[in-house]
Amino acid sequence: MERTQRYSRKRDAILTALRATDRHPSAEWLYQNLKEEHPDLSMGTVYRNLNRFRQQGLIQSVGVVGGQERFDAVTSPHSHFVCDRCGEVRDLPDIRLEEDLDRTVGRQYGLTVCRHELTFHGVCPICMQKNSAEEETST
Amino acid sequence: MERTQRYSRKRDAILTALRATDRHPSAEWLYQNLKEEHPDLSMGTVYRNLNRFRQQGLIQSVGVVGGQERFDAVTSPHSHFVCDRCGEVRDLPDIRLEEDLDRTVGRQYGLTVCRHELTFHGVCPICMQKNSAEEETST
DNA sequence: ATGACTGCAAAGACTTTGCATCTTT
DNA sequence: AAAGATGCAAAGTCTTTGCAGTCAT
Repeated sequence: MERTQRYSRKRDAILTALRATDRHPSAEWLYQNLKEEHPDLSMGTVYRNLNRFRQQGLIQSVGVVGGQERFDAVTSPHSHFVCDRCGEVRDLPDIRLEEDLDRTVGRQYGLTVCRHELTFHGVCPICMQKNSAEEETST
Repeated sequence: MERTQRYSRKRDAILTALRATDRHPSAEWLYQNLKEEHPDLSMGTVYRNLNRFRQQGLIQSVGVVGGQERFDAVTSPHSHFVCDRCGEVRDLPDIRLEEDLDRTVGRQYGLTVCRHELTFHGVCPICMQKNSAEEETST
């Protein structure tokens, strides 16, 4: 028999929070942000539910940034930009590669390709500005 | 005054090992493989040198697979395939995107883009075979 | 009432780091 | 001899997990 899932206020809040932001949160960020409304929330619950959502295909991992795994409630294919200074992750919805690149690559190399991740790295405008501000100071 | 770097047998061995393989090793893998020839090697040294190589631009991180960071001594742009079953990482040297995609994306979104990572995910042939073997068994 | 879900805290896994010792120059 | 590099072990960070209590059905 399948283990049935019950409603849970915390789980609901976690998923809602994930869907309401485009920050690609870490477990820690979700915990801190939900703590206010759910003072007795625990990290264990956040992690347990994140893993559940992932298994259910409700969320995707965007990878590990600065040691913390980051999650995305948008599971349709799109690219990301990661600021290597502050760790911000943002969507680049319009950068998509050929529709059947996965299939092509799979055939070309004899692999079973399910998906791909395209991630750009660099410095976001905010960190860029901080940069020039510091230069001015040090002059 | 700049801190000068001295020669070190262990460091040399670590970098050589990284360059001699296409497995995109983790710290643990390097440690285990160098242990034979350098019995007194320690994980601290492996990690310290990996971080140094990265800062010097001698190696790149390929990301975290199964909780462990994986490294690549080939720093010229190329794509990767990750087997989500066994964690194998292999190079896909011929999959390259447009030369100035980074610049284009940077301009389009007002970001300073340094590089991008294109990583395919799926199942490698070996794990695929194990899969069908299990199916036969369970029949 | 049953069994799923959670909080708490302990444990796990990976990585970093302080300090005494050993190496390189 | 001076200063960098290492081994060892402790500490740090992020994540998972066991268990007893709580909550949804």
